[in-house]
Amino acid sequence: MSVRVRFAPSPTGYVHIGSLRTALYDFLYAKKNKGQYVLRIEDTDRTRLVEDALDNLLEAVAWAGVMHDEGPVKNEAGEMVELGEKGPYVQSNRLHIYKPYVDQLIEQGDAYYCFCSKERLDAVREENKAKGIFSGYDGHCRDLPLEEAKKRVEAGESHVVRLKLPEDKEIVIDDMVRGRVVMNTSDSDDQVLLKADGFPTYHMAVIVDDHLMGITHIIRGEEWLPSTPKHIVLYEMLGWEIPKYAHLPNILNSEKKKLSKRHGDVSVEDFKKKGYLPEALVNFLALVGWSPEGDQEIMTMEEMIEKFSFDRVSKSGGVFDVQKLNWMNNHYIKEADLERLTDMAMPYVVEAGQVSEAELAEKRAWISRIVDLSREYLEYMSQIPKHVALFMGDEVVLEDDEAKEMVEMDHVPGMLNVLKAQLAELEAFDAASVKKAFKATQKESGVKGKNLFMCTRVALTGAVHGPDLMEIISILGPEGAVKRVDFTLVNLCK
RNA sequence: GGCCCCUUGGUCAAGCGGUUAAGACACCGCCCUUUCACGGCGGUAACGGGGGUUCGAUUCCCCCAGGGGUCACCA
Repeated sequence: MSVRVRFAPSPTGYVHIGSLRTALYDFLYAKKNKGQYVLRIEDTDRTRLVEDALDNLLEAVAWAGVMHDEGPVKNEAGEMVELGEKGPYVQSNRLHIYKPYVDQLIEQGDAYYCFCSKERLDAVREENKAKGIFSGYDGHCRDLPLEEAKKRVEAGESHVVRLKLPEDKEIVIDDMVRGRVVMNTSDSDDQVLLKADGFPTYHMAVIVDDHLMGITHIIRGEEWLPSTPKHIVLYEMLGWEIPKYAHLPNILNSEKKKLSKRHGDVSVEDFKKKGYLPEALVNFLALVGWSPEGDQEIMTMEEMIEKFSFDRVSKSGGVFDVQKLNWMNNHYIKEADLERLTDMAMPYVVEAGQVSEAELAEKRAWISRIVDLSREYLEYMSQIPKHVALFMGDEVVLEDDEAKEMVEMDHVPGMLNVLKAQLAELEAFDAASVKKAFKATQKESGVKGKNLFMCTRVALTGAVHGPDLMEIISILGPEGAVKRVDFTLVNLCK
């Protein structure tokens, strides 16, 4: 039977980095096994509906290159349509599907109506908590005669439907990453399957949908492990085949806690906005929790598909190390197509006010040169304005004391004047030509090495660090370079 | 607190009874570069603790400790 996996997020308005990794593993596993990867939207919680969340989610996964074979997509006209034969893929459009199964469970005696009020439930929970015992539902309505319960339902009394969990039954989960995990039903309570508003809970909906959609492998975060026994019990009650499970370790922050919105960037959108390349983010994410055989770390999606297996997914949580992400993103930036990088850079320089909307076309080539020159240093594209700033204006601001010392050395004014003259004689102003001017300056002034290059660097940029000097001068151009030299001569030299 | 999961350098991680315990990021040196980087080379740094099993445990078993997850009419 062919492998069918699903990624089933609830539309919260942003895509957590951990969700992306789950989606990625789904995708890799499906592709590796020539199966299908389906996207299903779990939006049964009406109180948490978020505007545009689905659009946003689709955009994020498309950006990351983790595309589903079935599920909602946008067509060319921008309308929401669905791929695949097993839809609808949005749970709120499947409401009519769940009810018959809930009824079946009730008739079988595997589920029951519950009329307990929220207040009673809270009170019971409080009381149990105080006693320090398991704080689940106390089974108050569990043994109401079905006929009586039905009458109350017909009379319009508010109710939910609960799973009648078998008592003290051992449930064995054969997990693809954790191996054999044994739990007992007595550690869970009678889960609500159908809410008072008629919507199914997650637990009911997943079971029905996964079965109806022919899902063979359930890949999800480890936070689901404790509720898996309930799911297995439901499969058994309904007489359905139990899928294989893979519970993934969490992605942690530097405090080893589950990565959360409160601690910096956690959503795919955050990283996209900062100017990370999707292939870098995905490559990095794949490696938090999984490692391929051998020590290759930089991989294309195709290579990851080729190498992926759950045998090599780790059981323990992994810290999300931004430093390593940055290193990897820089690696991809160095290899990326310059036009693509320039496209990415433009919005940031516009936002920084370095280029106006009107000069977009005119300044593009200039920005492109700066991007190319700076890519060795760029960790992510939103850092580009910092590098563009180096080329803005005719004044020089000293970065630190080290720079001050450099530019105040006695030989600097003389040397700078010679360089100015040499630059003026140049016919071309590319980096190689500029280098010639330096050679000539060295000969004429007798200044060389650090005293020549570093001092000039500071005189032109105010900093002791930065990209290749020849290129800087070339991009500055004859006029720009001379203006800065003059400024330094007048204002900064001794 | 109950239940479950996890535990190799600062971080990601290889390892699946016998290894000088890989590799990567970060950090520190050196080399290259008449500047700055890139790059190359090298270095510091780890099996949570205690019992077993075994000729031999990082690897297998048990206990402890620590960390995490979960206990909703949220997913």
